[in-house]
Amino acid sequence: MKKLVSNLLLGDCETVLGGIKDNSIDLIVTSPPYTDRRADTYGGIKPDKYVDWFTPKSQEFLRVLKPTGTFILNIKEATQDREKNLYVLHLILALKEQGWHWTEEFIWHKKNSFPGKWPNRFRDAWERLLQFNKDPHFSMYQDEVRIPIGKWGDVRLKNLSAADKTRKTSGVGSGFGRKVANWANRDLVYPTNVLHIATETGNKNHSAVFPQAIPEWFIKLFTKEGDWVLDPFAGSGTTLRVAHRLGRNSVGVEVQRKYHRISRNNLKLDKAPVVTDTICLPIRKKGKSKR
Amino acid sequence: MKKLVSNLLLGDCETVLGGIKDNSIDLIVTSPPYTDRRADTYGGIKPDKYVDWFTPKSQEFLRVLKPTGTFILNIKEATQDREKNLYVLHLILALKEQGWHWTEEFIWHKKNSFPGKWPNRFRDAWERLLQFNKDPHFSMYQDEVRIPIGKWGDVRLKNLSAADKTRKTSGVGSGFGRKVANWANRDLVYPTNVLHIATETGNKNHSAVFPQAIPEWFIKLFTKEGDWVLDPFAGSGTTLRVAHRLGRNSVGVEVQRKYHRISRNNLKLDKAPVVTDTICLPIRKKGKSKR
DNA sequence: CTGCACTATGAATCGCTAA
DNA sequence: GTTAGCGATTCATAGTGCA
Repeated sequence: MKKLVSNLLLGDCETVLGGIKDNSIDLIVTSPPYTDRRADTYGGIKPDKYVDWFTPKSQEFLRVLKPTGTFILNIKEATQDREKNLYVLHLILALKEQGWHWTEEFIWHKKNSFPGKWPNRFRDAWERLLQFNKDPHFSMYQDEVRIPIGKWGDVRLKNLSAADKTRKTSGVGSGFGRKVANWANRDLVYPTNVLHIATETGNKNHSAVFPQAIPEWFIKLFTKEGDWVLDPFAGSGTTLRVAHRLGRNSVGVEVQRKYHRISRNNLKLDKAPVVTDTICLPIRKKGKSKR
Repeated sequence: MKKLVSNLLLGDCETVLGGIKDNSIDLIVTSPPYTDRRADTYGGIKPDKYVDWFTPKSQEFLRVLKPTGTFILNIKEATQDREKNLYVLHLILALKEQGWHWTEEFIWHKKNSFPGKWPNRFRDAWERLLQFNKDPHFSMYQDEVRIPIGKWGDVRLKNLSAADKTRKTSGVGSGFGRKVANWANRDLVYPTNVLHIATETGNKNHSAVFPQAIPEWFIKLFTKEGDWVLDPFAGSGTTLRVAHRLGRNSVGVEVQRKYHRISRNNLKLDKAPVVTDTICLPIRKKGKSKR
């Protein structure tokens, strides 16, 4: 097995990614700073400036991503003056304009979102996981994320009725037919586009934690071992750590020195090679260990 | 208790609603035809025409809705050429332009989503439930939709959707209230903005049914007894039936004679007063029983 | 009336083929 | 070149019938 590389770069991804060759990344998975909310830790981009702030960066993402690659963007609009901001909608339209294909919107349902309410709304228990591609024909390894079948399956596969053994055609004219026998004796099935993942609580290192399960799911789904994963807003390095654990090479970019240092320390604990303050082409087979 | 009214009008809501006074409706909850789909039963509006088709209608919704009222729109963009259509995003922007406030987006997680797997995507298991308001200070009765603490993710939808589906032997309408009474001694908590509700299978009357649990949840949340509920795309009349069962007045508009007739028959079974082919001001205290 | 077994079907999507 | 039609694929839930 080839040696894995975890590159961690300090700086703004808009400029730092300039050192990476075209078409070299298999998956970009990231959770950028949203507007205002975390003004204390990040700059806090104003909603009406968000698209202008983001698109030069996504232009670089488009350049470094392989044609078969995927870009996953975790984002949710903030509420301001009791109303939802529109910048995420404008961002999707701008990315489409930039040449991205909007192929899917996964929902991250935050399972352990605890009950609570405000005068005019309930607890927010979901976020968007937007999928963009350079080309509608991208790589996808669906078998890697299969889940156990529902309990109903136990009964079904024992007693297959006559109707289950023959293919039947739907009456609504959709051309849909079914043959239950096809999935008898199956214990794993394909998931849906709703991800039920709990938030990880108690992380004090970074203000907006991405639970490990999110990058893990997408890394398994869209890359194979040895592929390259990029997180241009690396934060405390969750994506890089998961990538390394799953046998993928990775590049992280973080603009804040504090989080960059935390990520570097975490990666050292994981015994992942770290290249900091150095632009390292991900297509190179080995990363330098310079600090 | 005052006599309840269920008005069912035949025609295009864009014109039919002209007979309703300004600021007279407390809640609009509806699921309009999406683009292209169901072209055999509905017209099938082309994606690039959708906003132009919808906004004259929503202009009327804006007029008839009370300042404290709410508009809930169930919609989802289709996939075309391996990519998501943008018309829902354009529609949200157009409604904002029209003067609506976009206050929330609930997610309807369809527990039993349509089966299937494709080379580039999984099953689609969610739809949007967009909330719009005339004024950010709207009426909301949050206590009415509280759920028992604990396994709320599963139990809630079970009980909500079971409301009218207990065997015919049980009295219609008593199901949910009785269950709430049973929970009285337990701790009730507020739900989140993710609704876990199964689609209702086996409905042969309409190709795209709204499960009863959806209008039920919003009617309880945004109206009180005696208030007025409007469904401008009434379909087989699910919203009206639920409104009547919960003690709310309602107005439904349906453009297709076939579904209009089905709704009327259903409402007669419920012993709800029905006014068809007649414009009836919802602020009137009684509806005529003319056919 | 309850419980269990079995049946029916749902706002789906992709890719190929025929026209 | 463009579009319309059709086959293939697939999971979970509610309703019905019967013991």
